Amino acid sequence: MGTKKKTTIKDIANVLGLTPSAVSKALNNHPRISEKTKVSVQQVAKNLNYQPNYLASALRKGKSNLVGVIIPRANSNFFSAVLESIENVLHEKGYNIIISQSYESFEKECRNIDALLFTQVDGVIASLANETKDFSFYEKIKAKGIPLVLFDRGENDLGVDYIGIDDYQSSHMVVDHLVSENCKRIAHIGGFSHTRIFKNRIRGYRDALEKHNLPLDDNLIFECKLTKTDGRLIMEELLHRENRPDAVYVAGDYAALGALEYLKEQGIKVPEEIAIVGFGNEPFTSLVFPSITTIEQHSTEIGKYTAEAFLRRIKEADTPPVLRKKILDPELVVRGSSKKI
Amino acid sequence: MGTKKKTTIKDIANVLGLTPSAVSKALNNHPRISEKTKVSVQQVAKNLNYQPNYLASALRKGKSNLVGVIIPRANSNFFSAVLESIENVLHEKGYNIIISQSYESFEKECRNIDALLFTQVDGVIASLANETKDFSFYEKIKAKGIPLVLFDRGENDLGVDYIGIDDYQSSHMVVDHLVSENCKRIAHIGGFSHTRIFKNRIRGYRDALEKHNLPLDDNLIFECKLTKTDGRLIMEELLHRENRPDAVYVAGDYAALGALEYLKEQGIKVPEEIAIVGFGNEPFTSLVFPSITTIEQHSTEIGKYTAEAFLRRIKEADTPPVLRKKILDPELVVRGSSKKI
DNA sequence: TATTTTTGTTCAAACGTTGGAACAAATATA
DNA sequence: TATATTTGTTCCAACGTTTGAACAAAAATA
Repeated sequence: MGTKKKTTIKDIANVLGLTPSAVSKALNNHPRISEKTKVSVQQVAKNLNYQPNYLASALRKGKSNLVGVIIPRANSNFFSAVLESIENVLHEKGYNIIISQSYESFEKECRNIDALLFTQVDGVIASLANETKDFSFYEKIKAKGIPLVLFDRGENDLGVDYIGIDDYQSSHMVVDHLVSENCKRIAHIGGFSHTRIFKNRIRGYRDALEKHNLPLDDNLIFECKLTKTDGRLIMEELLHRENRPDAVYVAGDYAALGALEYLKEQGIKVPEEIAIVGFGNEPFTSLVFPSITTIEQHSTEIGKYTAEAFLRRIKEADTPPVLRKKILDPELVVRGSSKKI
Repeated sequence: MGTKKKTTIKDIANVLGLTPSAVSKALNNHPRISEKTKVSVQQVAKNLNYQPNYLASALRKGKSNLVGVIIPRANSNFFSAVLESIENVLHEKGYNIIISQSYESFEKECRNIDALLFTQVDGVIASLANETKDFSFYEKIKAKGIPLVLFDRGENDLGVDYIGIDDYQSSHMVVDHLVSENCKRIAHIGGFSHTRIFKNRIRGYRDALEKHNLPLDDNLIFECKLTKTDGRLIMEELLHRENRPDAVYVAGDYAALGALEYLKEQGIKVPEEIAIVGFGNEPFTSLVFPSITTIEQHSTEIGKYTAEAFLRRIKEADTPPVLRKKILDPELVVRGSSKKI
């Protein structure tokens, strides 16, 4: 075997008595190259097992065909489904994807951005870490002049493309459903309101209660990180109140699970005594008993639209930017944890 | 703003009246460059917001500092944990990671390899798709002369580095435990035996039964894809037998969950009538009722060792290859689904 | 037949960085 | 003082590809 020497267009050129530039043009289907030459170049390329050097072409062309995707974590049904969908669209167009995870840490998010920019990605697609409150990283990306598209976590006023679901409406759907199940006193365990999506869920919850002429009690609203433990602890707190709720709308499935577990341990009947609704349609929501009513976020579509928004940005690189926001309709998946009737 | 022009080492050179090559050397801490020059170059680089162009340096140096990681899917606790661990080690050493998912499809796996090689990765780390039976892709990577390290799925005779857990021993631990809980008739729902890890689990199961002088009944061994549905269906099949098992060792947590669900639906008491043990320690195993006894695979350590094996391969690129295999000890996590006593 | 257009190719420079050779100046050794 | 060594820098070619300009030959038009 010996040392593997990669074949380059120069080698092909030598075999055929052409110049590298002719070979390059033949391979790129340049109109001024004859059919005959193109065919023979293809032939020789195959014979010599030619693999184009993307680094060289990327350097020359000033684009890497690499897209950076930053998500809080891949180990989540929602994000991995969005990812798969983004991949499908972008691979089709010849892009490769660098996934990086922020693990919900603002610091890691920043480091990831640096790494991606260093790698000369042609653009960034991101869903923000919970911790992220300021958008300074956005300036960096803007300074490079490459597109940025946000999804789910990251609705903003910065004029950045955004794809997500209608969180406000989600809350309405949940409350409407619970009211139709005869619930009168509905608590809300939400995420931190500095994040748009959670703010919208809280707002939707308030407005929906009002719509149904239910009294609004600020003591029934909680903000937390929505971990399983958070769900447990807040549920415990709620159970110690005099005036217990008869339903809890939890803005995340993991927290909903924690709440459910605690209720079961305490011998509270779900949904008869207290109904539970989660958010996100994580797979385990259908596995536990009772199965958890939740909101489906249409991850595949979000991924598809996100990738498409990105592609459009690339295409119109130097036309005046048009802001693209796409807000999808959520879907309520009714399961055992809320069916009183 | 206008068109963003990236600053290059040439710009820095101009400012200081130096040559680009001096700047490059200063930035790379070349011993022959004076401290004074280095300091001023750093200064100007900072002022001009210089970002090195990795493409150019990668092209010149013939290495991209990119590592391709191929996993069946990121949406799995095990793989995402391994991934995080690999990331931690490799980021430290200046590598970036391109994650690609095979979604258990052999075809996708091959396409991913092509994409990664095209992107000029410096090496590949992989865990194989269930479907993968032939190792032809391996030849491609070998032909490029870059290292390949496999983990979990991919034990082989090809002389490729491999990190995994001792599946044979895992089965022994499971059977030992079940026997100590007074189980006499233990069934096994396994993966396909063309995959090493599953073959080893089956072998371990057989040998362990023999060790305990329990009769071996081939009708109690099943091979499947280990989905939740597979678990249900096989459990159903088992329940219709005259001679029911009193324990089922399932080689995957999802299938174990399916089996458990079916048993609960049929009013069979777990673990009293039939005990269940899974494999993988997926988070939901501790969430369901009864919680599922399972095998912990030490994902963090697997990731760490895998990354380290990769780094060593890179370092010793042209010394005669030494095969590295690391087999970690599994850990049995005993939970409700198997505690009869 | 003279002129323009088209076709197929070569030429040369560029993308940004790197690293060995060359070289002058400063310093050390004989 | 003559020579050898060290230090700090410049020079230049290279990595593999792309692209516009240039050019000769062939084909089309006048």
